[in-house]
Amino acid sequence: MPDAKAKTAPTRAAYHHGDLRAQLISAVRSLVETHGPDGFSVAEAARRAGVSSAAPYKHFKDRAEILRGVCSEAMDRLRAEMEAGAGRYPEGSAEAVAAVGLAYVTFAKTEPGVFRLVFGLTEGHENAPDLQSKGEGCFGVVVGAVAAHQRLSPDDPQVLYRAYILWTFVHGHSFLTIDNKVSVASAQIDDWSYLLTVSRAILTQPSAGQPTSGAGIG
Amino acid sequence: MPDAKAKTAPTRAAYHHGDLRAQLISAVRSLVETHGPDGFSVAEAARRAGVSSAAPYKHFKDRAEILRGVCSEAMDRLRAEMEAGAGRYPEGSAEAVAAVGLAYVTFAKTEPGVFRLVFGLTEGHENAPDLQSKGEGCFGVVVGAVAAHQRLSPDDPQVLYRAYILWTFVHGHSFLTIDNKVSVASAQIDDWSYLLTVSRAILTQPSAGQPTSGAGIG
DNA sequence: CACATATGTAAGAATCACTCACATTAAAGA
DNA sequence: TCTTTAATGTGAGTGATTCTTACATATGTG
Repeated sequence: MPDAKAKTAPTRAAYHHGDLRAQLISAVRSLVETHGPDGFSVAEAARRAGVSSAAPYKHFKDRAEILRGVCSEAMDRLRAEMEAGAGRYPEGSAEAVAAVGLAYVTFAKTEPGVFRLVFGLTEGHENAPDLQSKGEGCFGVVVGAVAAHQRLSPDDPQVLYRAYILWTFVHGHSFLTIDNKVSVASAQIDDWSYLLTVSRAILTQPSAGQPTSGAGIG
Repeated sequence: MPDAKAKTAPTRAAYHHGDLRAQLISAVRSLVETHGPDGFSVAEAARRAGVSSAAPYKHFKDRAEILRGVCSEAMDRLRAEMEAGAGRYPEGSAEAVAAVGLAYVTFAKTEPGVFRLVFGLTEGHENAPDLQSKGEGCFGVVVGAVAAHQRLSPDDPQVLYRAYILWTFVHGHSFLTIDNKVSVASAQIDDWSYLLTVSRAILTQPSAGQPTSGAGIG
């Protein structure tokens, strides 16, 4: 076996544990999912990765930095799924816009703990420019889909405004769904038809939501 | 001083500390506001109330139960402000509906930490029927305003559906606002005109959001 | 092969949630 | 009024947690 010491050997590497960083993030993700965003401990994550409780601090400065790592990884996945959703329908169609929203809601339903972590907590997110830019990237997917539908530039205020309304809407629906607040409305919502209906309404409303006297967009 | 031992003396009572329960909730509320929903400790709250670190456990079973107490108190205030908002405009007007939303958003902006606690965490909320019912009470305010506007019964599916859409919007907008995500949309949103515009759109849309073939409301 | 660097461990300090035995007070009955 | 009882608070202690420090071990480069 000439490649016994392959530098990038992914699994069961040497003694120095392959790459702990990724394994820790994975462990924390699973912990956040099962025990909630707050019910996770660095010690338990280390235990699951089979290392001492001091090892994580060689890769992360902080408990908060681990969380930020999980957020970052999750936002990458979220964006990928939003883009995949849009790509499943003709560019510029209302379906493409709704599909972006469906990806968002589906992510929230699939990984509610991580979703809450990403959008609920603000522990150490202030000083995290990469998270900020990844958030903007996700929003950019919405903007892109809306711009394609309206045949306008992504910088157009109308596009940004409608995209924001859509985002607001999808975000709120996601939260209320995973909090089981939907049942409160005694409504059984089918996500796809719901999102499609609302997307169409927002996209086609005459000069939808154009706020009075330019107060809306600065 | 004949009333030196007045039974209901609210302030600076005896040695048994007046009523610790309320004071603890207040201390926790302030801690949650300044240090975030997770950055609070029972010990610190006890310290602020001037009691030993074991005292809180005479009033609350759990750390989670303290949080639930804060949530409960906060939801009472939220509902009161939503009702006050609606009462500021003629019953049945779109302004009344928007005012309910504005109260919601204002609450989130005024007490972002508590807002996140109420709607973000799910630590021990499952087994909290009182919180559940208080949440339904808040939604009921929205439903009431919408029903008045539509001149329909609060049980009407159309009313519930529109109320849910409105709630979704306002909830999402609140979260994105306190997370500073609004700036991402390069939008400077004036809450009142935004809410009024969106409320009018949702309230007046022909058969707004009536989902295809009854899939929306069960 | 030496040596700098990355990565791990072990032990410990400080804090926290929570418990238990005990002290003090308020309220209710004899 | 005196005694009893339940409510409320304290002090000390347990086990777990985060994070630090000093030290051990592996990797790769000259």
